[in-house]
Amino acid sequence: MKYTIRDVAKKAGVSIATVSRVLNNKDRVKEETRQKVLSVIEELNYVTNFSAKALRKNQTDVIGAIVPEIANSFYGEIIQGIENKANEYDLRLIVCDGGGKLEKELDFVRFLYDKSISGMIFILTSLSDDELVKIKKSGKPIILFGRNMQAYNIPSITVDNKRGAYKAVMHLVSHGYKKIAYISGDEAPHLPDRKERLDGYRAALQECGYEIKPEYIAGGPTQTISTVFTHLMELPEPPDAIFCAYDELALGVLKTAQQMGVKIPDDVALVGFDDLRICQYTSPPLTTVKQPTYMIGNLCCEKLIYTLDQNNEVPSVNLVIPPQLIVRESCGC
Amino acid sequence: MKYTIRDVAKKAGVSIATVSRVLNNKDRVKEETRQKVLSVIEELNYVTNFSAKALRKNQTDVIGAIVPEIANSFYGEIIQGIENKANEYDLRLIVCDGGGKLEKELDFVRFLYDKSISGMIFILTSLSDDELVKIKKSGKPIILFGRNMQAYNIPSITVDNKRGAYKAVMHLVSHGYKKIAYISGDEAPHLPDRKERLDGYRAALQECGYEIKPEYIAGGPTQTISTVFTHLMELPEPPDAIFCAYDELALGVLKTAQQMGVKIPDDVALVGFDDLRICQYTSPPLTTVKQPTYMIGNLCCEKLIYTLDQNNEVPSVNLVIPPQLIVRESCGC
DNA sequence: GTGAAAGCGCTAACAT
DNA sequence: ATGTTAGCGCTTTCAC
Repeated sequence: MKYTIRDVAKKAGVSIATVSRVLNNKDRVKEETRQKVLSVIEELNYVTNFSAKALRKNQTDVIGAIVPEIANSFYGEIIQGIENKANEYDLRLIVCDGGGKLEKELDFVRFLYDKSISGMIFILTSLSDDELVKIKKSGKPIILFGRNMQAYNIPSITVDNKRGAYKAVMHLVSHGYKKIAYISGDEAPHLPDRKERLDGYRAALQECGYEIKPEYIAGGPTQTISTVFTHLMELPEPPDAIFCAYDELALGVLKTAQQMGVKIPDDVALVGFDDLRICQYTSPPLTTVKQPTYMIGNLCCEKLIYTLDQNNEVPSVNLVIPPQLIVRESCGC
Repeated sequence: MKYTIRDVAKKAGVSIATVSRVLNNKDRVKEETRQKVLSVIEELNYVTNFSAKALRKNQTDVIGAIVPEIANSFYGEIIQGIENKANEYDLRLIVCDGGGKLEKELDFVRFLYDKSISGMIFILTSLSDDELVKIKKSGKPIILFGRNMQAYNIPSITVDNKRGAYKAVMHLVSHGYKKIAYISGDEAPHLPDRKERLDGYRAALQECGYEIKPEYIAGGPTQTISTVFTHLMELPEPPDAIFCAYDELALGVLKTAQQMGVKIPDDVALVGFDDLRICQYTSPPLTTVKQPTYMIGNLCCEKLIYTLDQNNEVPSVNLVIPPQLIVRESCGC
């Protein structure tokens, strides 16, 4: 049985307006009537119809988040951060697994965004700046993680990739490594991560007066990790350390190295980027630059809620999060 | 600018009823008018207001799913399976991270379920049978994973835990291991997994005529994995193989063993249960019993959608999924 | 094949 | 302090 506000009103002997009042406790209601209404609500087990409420108020308590891959714990942790924060504010979260496909993301935006959701969070989206601006213009607040959109007046959060890479390489240098290679993996043209991390790598070497050898910068989009790694180790002067643009690359290197009988960190040191959960369990455990995923999710959601509250009239700044070097054993330090 | 069906009607020179007709293409509309309306919709960039639609039709196109921990890739993969399937049917998914806490789950049920969602999926819920039955009675379809609720007429999906454990232990036995221990980890009183896996372990040993030694069945709720493992290895007759009730336990054993200088699989073989993503990256890679997470998510969602379509008039059966032994290196076979 | 009109359940003026 | 009422945008009879 589904009761409406009308049923409650009749049974409590008041008008529906009064019921609505106690439900939303905005206007004041006589304590006596309030109690009466409350008891009837309890008795009938009445629950508000949120579609009706949403229609009337023209806003819902649902937000959306698009991630490239939910099953990846990196994104799972971000989602968790978003969801937990959303719950604090009685907001619900619709998740969208973009699968890294632009078309799928666009579908979500079309189907979901114009729907009754209050706002949306984009995690490492494939959408172009233009598309994002268009969405933003369509009215509802959006938050981005992974791209600085301050120039477009869209609030965003980024991790200081350059600094993270710099720290990683510096750590290697300070422990005596002199021939440090960089594996970049596949490119994501719309995302600045790779480039920034490469910049950090370069900056560190430069600062130390080390030569930046082109043959030490490896890993195009089409090559497998094992080819890249093998190639690197077969160089006349193989590197004594490798910095990978992201952990999955490092994981691949770890595996290949093991198969080839190359010892890590004894033969080559290895450092990754992201700090996936797996990193603590590999052998050796992987030294890496941590992106604080849960916190990132939290912050994205907080920013969105803030924008929601402020009715979108907020200066849209980019928040940059400092990365943290997690030293484990793969760097041999 | 937000246009309504009314705007479209006016601009197209038809009634709102007609617009609704072409929108839902149920009743037939003259091809000419349909085209006209369609073009106006396109031109105005009209999108339906889903709150209104939901209110009117008294049903939404969103479903909910409760999992213990989104950030865990095991659940992440299930969520992904649910989400992907839902999208095929133009359904959206609200995720709820229960954090393993009963109270939080209950909150979701209260806050979410009675709301405008069409149905709900419970993944390894902490809710009691009674609570589940009550929810089911309240009208909307629910699906369970991890507990057989057929007796209560609630459709559910389970993995054949006993058979999985049996397979794992049998594999160990067939490769010559004779002293096989079982680590059960913390108990989840409402979930039958642990018990079933223990049963499988027992059944296998029994079938082989091996003695079931109480001291080989280890791991209460309060002990850390390292204590349990150490204790096991200090037994007058330490086991030559360990079967863990779930992968995280095995991961812990792996770590402890490494710290203690115990070689796996040379000193003790190790087998887990679940097949977390991490398992392929550990060293040695972990032999384990796979629960097909993505498929589980898919099936849960499919079952829910089916129930939705059939208006809940379906015999509620339990579907049991056969587990699969994934042989890697930790068992030394 | 198309239009008019009656609500779905709720909130928010506006009355009283 | 409480009641009356007008919609929010849509689907769906029921006429024509």
